Amino acid sequence: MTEEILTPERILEAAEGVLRRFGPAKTTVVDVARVLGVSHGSIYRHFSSKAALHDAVAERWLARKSVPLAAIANEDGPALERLQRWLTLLCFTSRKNALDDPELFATYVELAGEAREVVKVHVEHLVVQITHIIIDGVAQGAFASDDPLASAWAVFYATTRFHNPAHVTEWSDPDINAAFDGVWSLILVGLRSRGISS
Amino acid sequence: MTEEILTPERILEAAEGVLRRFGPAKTTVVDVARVLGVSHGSIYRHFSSKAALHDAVAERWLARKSVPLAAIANEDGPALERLQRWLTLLCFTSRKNALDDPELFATYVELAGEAREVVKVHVEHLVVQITHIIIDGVAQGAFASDDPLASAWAVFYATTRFHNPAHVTEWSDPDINAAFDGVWSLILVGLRSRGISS
DNA sequence: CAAATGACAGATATTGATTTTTGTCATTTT
DNA sequence: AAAATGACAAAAATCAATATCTGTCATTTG
Repeated sequence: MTEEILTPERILEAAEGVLRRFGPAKTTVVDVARVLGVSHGSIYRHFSSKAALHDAVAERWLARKSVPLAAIANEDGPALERLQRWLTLLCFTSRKNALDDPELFATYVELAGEAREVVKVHVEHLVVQITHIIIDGVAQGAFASDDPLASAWAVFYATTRFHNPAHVTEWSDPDINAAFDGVWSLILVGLRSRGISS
Repeated sequence: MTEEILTPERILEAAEGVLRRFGPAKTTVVDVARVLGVSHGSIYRHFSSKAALHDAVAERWLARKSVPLAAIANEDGPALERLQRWLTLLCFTSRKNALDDPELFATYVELAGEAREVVKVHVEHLVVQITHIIIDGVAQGAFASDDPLASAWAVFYATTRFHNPAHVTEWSDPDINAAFDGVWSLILVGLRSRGISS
């Protein structure tokens, strides 16, 4: 049973469990090895460093977060409604995770903070998803944009306060939903019409 | 000469100097007292705690930052151009301060981080300034908004990434200006037309 | 011989003893 | 008597000794 061969996948599973229990500060490579019943040296056969292991855990987490968003991006309904649903899901799930289990959220945020490159790629994936929706919207005549990728970045940045964990302390504000709606309505109108230079 | 009476103003001046030199972590009340040539007990006659002193320094700093913005808000030219100038100034000066003297900027950000209530009031002042510009814009027929205060908050939040010090690490991105322009153009169009519900 | 081990050196973290700082207040100064 | 002082207790920071952890690699295991 426990005699399965040691794979990166099994190590990641164990590492994630230990990290969730103890947090990144208190988790050692030896702890992870102990859970797996191997020596810590064996882990270095699969991950070049503790940081690389943490990066891989962060990557798994971000990839999981991305799945339901990608589903919306790949639908083919009306783009405007999909964009609203996509942004709402992104912001709402971030907030829900943060408020439901603050310690676990802090753990993942800490891992992500160390894994800058992984986060950068994740963000780029998210923006590509927005870009797809905007392209669909332009095709449908719902949006006007001569540069969907630039528009996607603008939408992502404009909603930063609502999905970036740096703003987690603001998410318990009872007016947060009204604040999001205000920004969403700005985006909505901004995307519908072609931008006019000032 | 140095025999002037001890006022809150003189204490703040000295405290700011010491804080700028050594940073909040290394600055003690005794240090500030030494600069003024008084005992540290005297400082507690004017400020109830070290935190209160730090708060007051942060307040001074924020008030100074606010002056040129208030000037734009109180002009009476075309609102759209003023809003653009106001937002650009806010974001540009934040970034300039951060990049020109990162340590000093970090000091002020640290002070502000401890002085949450002071920052809250400052932000409310800024949003009132935006509200004034939007009200002017509505009167001029340049903007459509049935709730200028809510619109002001939306504009402030949509530009968070460009003025909130939590994002200081992103400000050295060479594409930051293009990113800001993208968000500005979303805001611009969003404010011109009355929002249409999704 | 591929996979795993565990002893090891250098780096990092923990601990608890010591020093410094904060904030108070009875006393002194002007 | 209003302002300032400085001795003091409690809280917080520092520091150095100690322990733990990371990452390597020569050796062992299956």
